[in-house]
Amino acid sequence: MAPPTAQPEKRPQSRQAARAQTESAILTAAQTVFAEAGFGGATMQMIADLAGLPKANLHYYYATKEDLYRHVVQDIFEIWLDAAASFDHAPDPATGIGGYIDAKMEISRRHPNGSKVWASEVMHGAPVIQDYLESTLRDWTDGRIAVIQKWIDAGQMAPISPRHLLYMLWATTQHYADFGHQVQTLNGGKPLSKAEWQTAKDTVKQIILRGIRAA
Amino acid sequence: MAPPTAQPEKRPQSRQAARAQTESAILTAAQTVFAEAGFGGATMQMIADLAGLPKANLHYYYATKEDLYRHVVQDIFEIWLDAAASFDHAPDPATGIGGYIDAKMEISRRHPNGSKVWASEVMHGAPVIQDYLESTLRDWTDGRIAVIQKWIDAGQMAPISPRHLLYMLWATTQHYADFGHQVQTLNGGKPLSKAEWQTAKDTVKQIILRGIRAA
DNA sequence: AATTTTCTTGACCGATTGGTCAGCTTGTGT
DNA sequence: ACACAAGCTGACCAATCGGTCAAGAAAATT
Repeated sequence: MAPPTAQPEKRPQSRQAARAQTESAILTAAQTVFAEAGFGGATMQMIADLAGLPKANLHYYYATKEDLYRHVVQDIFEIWLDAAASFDHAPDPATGIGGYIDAKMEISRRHPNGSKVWASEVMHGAPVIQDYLESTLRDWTDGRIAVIQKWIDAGQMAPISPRHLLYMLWATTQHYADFGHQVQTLNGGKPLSKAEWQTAKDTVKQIILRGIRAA
Repeated sequence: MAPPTAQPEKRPQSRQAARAQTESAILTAAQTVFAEAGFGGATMQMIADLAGLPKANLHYYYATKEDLYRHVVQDIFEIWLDAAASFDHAPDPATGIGGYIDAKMEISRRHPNGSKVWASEVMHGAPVIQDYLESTLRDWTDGRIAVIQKWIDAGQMAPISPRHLLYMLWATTQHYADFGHQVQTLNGGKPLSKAEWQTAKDTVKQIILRGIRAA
């Protein structure tokens, strides 16, 4: 599954800092393994090896595999929600939605494994974070729909369905993480270069912003 | 995992027809279980139960779990490629791409489990169908890029990146299958009605077709 | 009717998994 | 220095998994 990545950094340090560091190493390794193998395909041994720890040690910090998985998913969810900052307080659709696309594309580029774990979780019926979908995500979505609707009512953009516009934004931006392997294969097997990422961003923004602007 | 669905239809029939029927029942059950649990989370026993057959019988038709999985993925891949029919021989972008969106949205509606299995496979690095990505899918993609480029050169649409436009089309249409659970949750827990599906289709088509039309 | 082939199945097996635990080491407070 | 708590780990276990197999049932062929 790859060589261990954890650089123990054997310095004397406070117990609290060491704990936080170990937990973080476990979460990072778990995110990678869950993304590559799925929840069912991942094993605690794989995660332990990648984190450079004995398996029994994982169970000292996280009682069960499901407990560890839940923490990974929740971490992603928070990153995911934070991307909305540029969405609010925007004077117009081009700024707000354009900024949101930039933010979400950047997350796809920097946290592809997190995005994959989230996608996997939802695809399998969200057994772990169903309550988040029904509370936090629903509220978040309703709020953004209201913002978009306000723009529409003010004549700043075309009268399309705000809800399905949001779905399009999620789908297009997360595609570059979730289907990153496919994108890379169709890119000659090489990861997207910086310029190619920029082209992706620009294309997505151009099509969507032109697609929603007032007639 | 749900009650068995296989209706044996105990009629005297040719051996060949019975075999085809059994294989189809297994594939359908497998598609559902793989979509719901992932490859690692799925068990042959789950598939057998859903198909209404003893587990040992599955191994008579499909030697291994991986063999069965491969057949499921290949079936989806073919349906997936067939959706391109309306893409070719189209006189203009609106007809060709609009028709492609319709076809792919219809697949998401009718074969959500297939789409999920495909997504899962790609997300985990395409361990089984990597060769398809590198041959069939790459050729298919290059061909469609050429068509789009031709439209651009003829001034029939805006000069955007054909490749990333394709990614957008895949992402937006497959989102309604792969993230169907999330869409349903945000729809008050109820599946999209016929009218809501139509709104989804119309919104996707409107935004993209307006987004790519010649300035 | 006899025989061969295809299909079906319960019982079984080695391997792997998530999780446990007793005992050890290391750090902390007094 | 001492005692206690926190952190760590190899060895182990019950449960489950994919897959096998021998023996029988059902159909096709002769």
